[in-house]
Amino acid sequence: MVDFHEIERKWQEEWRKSRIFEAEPDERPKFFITIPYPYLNGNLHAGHTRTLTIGDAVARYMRMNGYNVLFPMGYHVTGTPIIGLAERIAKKDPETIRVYTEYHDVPLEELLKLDTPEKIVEYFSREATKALKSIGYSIDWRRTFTTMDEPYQKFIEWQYWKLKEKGLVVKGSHPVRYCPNDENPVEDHDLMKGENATIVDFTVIKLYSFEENLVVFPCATLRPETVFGVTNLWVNPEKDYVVAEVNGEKWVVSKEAAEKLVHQEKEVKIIKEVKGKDVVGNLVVNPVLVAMLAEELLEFASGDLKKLFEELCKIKDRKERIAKVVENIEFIVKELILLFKEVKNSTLRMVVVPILPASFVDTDNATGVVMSVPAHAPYDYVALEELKKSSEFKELASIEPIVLIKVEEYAVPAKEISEELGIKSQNERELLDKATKIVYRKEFHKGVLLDNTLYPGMHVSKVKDVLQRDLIELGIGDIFYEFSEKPVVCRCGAKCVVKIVRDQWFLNYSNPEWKKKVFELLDRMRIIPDYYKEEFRNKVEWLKDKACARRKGLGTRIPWDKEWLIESLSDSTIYMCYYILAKYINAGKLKAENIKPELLDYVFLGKGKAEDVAEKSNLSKEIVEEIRREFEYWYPVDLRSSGKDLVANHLLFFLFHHVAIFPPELWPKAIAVNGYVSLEGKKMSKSKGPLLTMKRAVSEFGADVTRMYILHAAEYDSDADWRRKDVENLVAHLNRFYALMEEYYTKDVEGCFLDRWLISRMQKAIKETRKAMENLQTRRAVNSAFFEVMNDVKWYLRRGGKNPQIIFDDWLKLLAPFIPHICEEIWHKKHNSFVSVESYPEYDESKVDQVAEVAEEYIKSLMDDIKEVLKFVDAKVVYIAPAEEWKKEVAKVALEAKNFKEAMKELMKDEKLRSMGKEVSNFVKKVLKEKELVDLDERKVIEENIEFLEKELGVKVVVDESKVPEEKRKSSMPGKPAVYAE
RNA sequence: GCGGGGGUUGCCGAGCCAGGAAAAGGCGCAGGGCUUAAGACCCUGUCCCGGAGGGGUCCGCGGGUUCAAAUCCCGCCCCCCGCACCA
Repeated sequence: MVDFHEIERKWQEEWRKSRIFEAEPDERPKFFITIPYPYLNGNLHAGHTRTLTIGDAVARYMRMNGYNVLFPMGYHVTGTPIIGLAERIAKKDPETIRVYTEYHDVPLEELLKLDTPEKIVEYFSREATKALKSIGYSIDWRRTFTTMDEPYQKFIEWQYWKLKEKGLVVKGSHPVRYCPNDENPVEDHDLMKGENATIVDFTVIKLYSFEENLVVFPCATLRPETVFGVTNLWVNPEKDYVVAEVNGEKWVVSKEAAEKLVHQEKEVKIIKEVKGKDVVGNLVVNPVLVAMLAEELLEFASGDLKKLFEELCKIKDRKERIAKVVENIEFIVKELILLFKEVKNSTLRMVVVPILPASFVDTDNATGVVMSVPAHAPYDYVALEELKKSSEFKELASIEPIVLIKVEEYAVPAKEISEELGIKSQNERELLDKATKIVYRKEFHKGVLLDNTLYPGMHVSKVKDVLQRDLIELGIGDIFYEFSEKPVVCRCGAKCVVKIVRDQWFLNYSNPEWKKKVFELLDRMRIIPDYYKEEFRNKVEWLKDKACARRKGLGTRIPWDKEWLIESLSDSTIYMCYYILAKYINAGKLKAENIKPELLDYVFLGKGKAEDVAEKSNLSKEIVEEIRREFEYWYPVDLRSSGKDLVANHLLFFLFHHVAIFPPELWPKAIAVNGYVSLEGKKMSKSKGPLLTMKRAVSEFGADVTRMYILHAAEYDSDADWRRKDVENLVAHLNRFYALMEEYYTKDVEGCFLDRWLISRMQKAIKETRKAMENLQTRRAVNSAFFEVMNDVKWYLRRGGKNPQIIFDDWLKLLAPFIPHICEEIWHKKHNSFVSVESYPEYDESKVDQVAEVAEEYIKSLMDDIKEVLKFVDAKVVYIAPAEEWKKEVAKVALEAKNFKEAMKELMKDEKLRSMGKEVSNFVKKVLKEKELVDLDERKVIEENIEFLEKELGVKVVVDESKVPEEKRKSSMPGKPAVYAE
């Protein structure tokens, strides 16, 4: 057993001393690779290890291919989790202590000291650096930083001023999860219950009643289009409601809703408390339908009301007509209700509807007042049917459903589906939910709005946003934010609510101009694997404005509004260019006070004159110019390699901000995405465990083992599984590799006929490995560079080869990006240079010896054939007869064709051959793959290897046509001699 | 629901875009070798049948195209991931 740890430490130290990974601009082509900096609320783990190791392998590969490679690393610390962690450690939260001692491997006494964010950052950045060094990444350590560094904050400020100037940071408000008890927004980890709850926006539609003055019944719905089919309202008769003044209007809502509204930018003054049943029986007017049905209503109106309706009828635009109704709402409501009491005809019944009791109404959901649309909502239909049977509400409930959506299969969907499922009562919740789902699905995807709506012909899937906006514009709509799941409970035990945060700063990602540029960038950049390009396009499409300001957390303040901190994903978008500054900052050549906007304008955007900038920032002209030159040399980013979890957020912002700040020639060139790492099949979790830290993996198995395992465990976005057993297996593999190298590497070459074969095989491995690396397929690369070559070497030795070392130099170089320490150690047994900066092996066609390869294949397949025969015959001698000459001639003819397809096409014209398509294809494929086969002197090859065959097979082997019976000889083919055993 | 990715022989997992070998590789299992022995290592086998290198069946399900389908086309079923302001 070799002590890999010692080797690893040794070469890490040598690399450091020789500074081979410190990147300075020079005349070589450059390659700038970046990995998203890790967030330091814990130790680096196997997930980081995967992304970083892929990055390092690529960095090393490109370096060996003659590129000047810059591979830097920083640390992300802004945001709230570190603060939360510090608080929990200070409180000695037992779960936190368990996870951090057990999984993050922080010694208890150390952990307890980490009671402030600063100490946490200090500790974990030190640990991270140790871990990254111990695994041997080729990072330029002079460029590291954390996002709380003062110069970094200057850089972020500059960036936000730029965005502001371009109008890309705008003000707005948005809903957040909020704890009324703590008076604070609630983070995920501060939740006791309801982690999966999302915030949904109910459309509130106002229907109006009248007593003394106007009373608003704000109905909450997720389907605003159903306002055209309202037949009544529902309230829960047993629950508490309030009459309250809400932003100057008199509203009736549930007691819970009144409390929630306070957080949603509403001024709420409670006038009185009532029970649901107190408002049952009230009549309300649906202003939307009043407008829609103005012509018919005109017939029944008289006096001023008639005049008003005459005016309404003149307005052809339905939306304008609604506006007119709203303008006169109080008068209309009052009059229509009076009219309704006298004339109960079907038209009036549609615009003046009763409030009815329903037990299914949840007063803790939105306003607690809902519209009833029996044609399209099974709950409504069933509840109404029930009421029709009760004596008390028979009269009021005798209502016909109003259909407003056309779907293929149903006339009155809610009715038909409820009947199909045999639902009798509104208490059959499970069935009703099922029915609702069916109706919703059908209508949402295939439903089209009918003529009795504002948008006839529009698809239901499109209408929600449009209508919500219209209703709000008209003053009869509103939004009520509610959780999708309940309850949502804060750690403090209080129920969370949705709160609207006002005057928040937003990144205006919905800006079409901005998006257009991102699409341009996507078109020209490489995304690996390629199907993620489509994914990215969809996400760009979907991205809306993002709140980029916070009240709480670590970070940089918004420079023009210091109340706010810049949100932590929003300060991590173009920081790759900061690595250029970081080198000067760490060297003491650049200080926070030097970093003026003018300097950054000059360095990053080429604006201004060096002299002016130098004076302004109190630096020498030379250094200003040097930084600018260095930036120009390294930028743009050539590859950003990342875990797939960052696709829908960070990587997207990375693209958006680059196109916003930089000219097209500085836009990133490529993004690569990789999958997660699980632990013995279990998902890892930073905050709950299980977790394997990078440090532990390396100290237990070694850097090279860890690297190679993780590179080989999975490809692209598929997930890798860390299995101890497999890792231990790999340790054994690498030990064997090392032993093999030690045995042969420095030995003299004796010369052996098989050498050409081994060298030829090596060329294939080089070609394969290079191809895999160009596509960032590390699994494939490791497979061909290590396992396949290893198998060839084994075969070579088994065949009696004496000089495997003839390929060892190439082999070491081939493997250096993956297992650099072991390669370096062995390499130095013969060389004084670093293999890490040697040239990567080139595929050399002239070294490919197809004849030698075909001959080996021939021997292998002959062995298989003989073994197959020996399975059935207990023989002492095997006679072999190569195919007759004329058969070779036929094969040659087949070979005239350019390729397999051509050959097959030609041959398949023959009726007879067609019936044997499979056999023919097999043969042609074989011959084409190994063209040399037809020219192979089979007799000679066998005779040269007779000793080997006899040893392997344990029988005597003789090439003698005369001993092979005629019927056996018939079946021989070039490459497949007849065999006879006796 | 929308969007993206999948379903391969005991398991993991290549192959699919560019149709052509029961289908790479690994794990597991079985036999043999090496060993005092175990482990490691090296061979061999691992869908079914077969006393001659052969035959049969096979890649989620059902159709189709073709001399030939895991691969192409159509329909269906199932699984994973994202849907946000959180890193």
